[in-house]
Amino acid sequence: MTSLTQPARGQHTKERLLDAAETLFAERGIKATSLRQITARASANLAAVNYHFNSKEALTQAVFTRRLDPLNGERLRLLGAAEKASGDSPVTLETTLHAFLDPTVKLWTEAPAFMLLLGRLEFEADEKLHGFYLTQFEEVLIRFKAAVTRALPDVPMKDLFWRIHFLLGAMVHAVTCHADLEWISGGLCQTQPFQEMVDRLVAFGVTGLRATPLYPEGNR
Amino acid sequence: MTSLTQPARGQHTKERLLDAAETLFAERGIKATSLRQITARASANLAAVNYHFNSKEALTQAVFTRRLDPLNGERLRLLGAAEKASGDSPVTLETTLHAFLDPTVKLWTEAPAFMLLLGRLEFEADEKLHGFYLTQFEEVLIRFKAAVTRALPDVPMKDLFWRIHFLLGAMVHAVTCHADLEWISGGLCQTQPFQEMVDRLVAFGVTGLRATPLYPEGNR
DNA sequence: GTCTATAGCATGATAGAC
DNA sequence: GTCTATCATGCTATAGAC
Repeated sequence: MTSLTQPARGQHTKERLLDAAETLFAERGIKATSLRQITARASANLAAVNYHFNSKEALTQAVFTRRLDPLNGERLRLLGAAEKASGDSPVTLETTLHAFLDPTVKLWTEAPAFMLLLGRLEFEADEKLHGFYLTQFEEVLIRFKAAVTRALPDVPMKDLFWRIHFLLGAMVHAVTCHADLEWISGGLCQTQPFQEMVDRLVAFGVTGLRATPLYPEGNR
Repeated sequence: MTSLTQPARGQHTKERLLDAAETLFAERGIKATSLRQITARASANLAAVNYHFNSKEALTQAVFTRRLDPLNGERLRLLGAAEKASGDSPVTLETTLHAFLDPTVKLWTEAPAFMLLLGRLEFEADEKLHGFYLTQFEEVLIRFKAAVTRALPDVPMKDLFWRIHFLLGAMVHAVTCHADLEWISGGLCQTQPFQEMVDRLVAFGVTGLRATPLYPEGNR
């Protein structure tokens, strides 16, 4: 098994370019990374990017699909399995959150640079890339939306969306800003190993999602 | 009162440059914004940036201090007033969170572009700017850390830090990614006016921070 | 204080030899 | 598939007229 974040000698140039681009995009941003930096890190020639991908934009999209396809596939597979196992009764909120988070943690362990890049994407992406990114999550959104709604039938949809939005923010922030946590806590909290963070995230999310609605009508 | 986000004729060139830089930095990132774009938007000459600020880097720092000084000053003032008012008993968690969030919302209303920029900063900043940014929050961190600890004496520090970290993530995400919320909710949730979002954020935060500790020992 | 003009450099992309 | 060489463009920063 070769490393997923650092270029290795044996890999094909195309793979090495993807690895190098992923790492550099995560470290310094997409626009701020030049093709020269990418090809240098991949031990490839400057012209290789345009030979293998035609453009920097196409390389960027390839960096994302390579990881997002398996990630979202696994999320849907886990949720589907849980739904099958629970029969007519709804899947619990904890199981649903884990179906979403566990594949994330797996990817996080295997390719930490990519998770960082995902966190950055909201700001890095131009209109085109952002649209492409949203379509990658379309099915996941529909399926998990339905599952959470079924797990929490008494919480109005509007409250749920707000809370899910906050929870996603907590997740993204946790992934991208470990350094800040360590700074804030004066070193007391560590983000390695990941499992503790995930446990805490799930607990935080379950508590937040389960709270009684803020406005009685639920649709202020 | 002139607009705080769009260049106006009457303002001095230096102010117009700050306004233009703030807006463009928020929209497309610091590194991705050129001096040509800034001076064009400010209706100023390309050389004006280097005349008034010496460099793009100094202009960037000025964009931040202009907003952060009053913001953090007001946060400290509100917390100090609440502590004075409550005498020997600790300030409640709600009051503490509001002392932090209310000035944020005020700034958000007056200069939405800057809040967006703040959310981006984690990824935009190089080592130098990031260090500068952290020092701007040093006193706020100390004071609010102490206030939250006093408000929740039974929650272990470690749990508190984790939860505050998650809550900060929810805040930043809420500020920066309205479009995503509207997309996820299919238009059901709107981030305007801000007050509803703040109410929900505080409720979400209070619930999350108050939860019983995840690990009995509190220091797994 | 504001302008034009330009130096000096890095970028994305391509042409064409091997 | 990989290389060198190069083009056109855009960048920050500066010099010097007004």
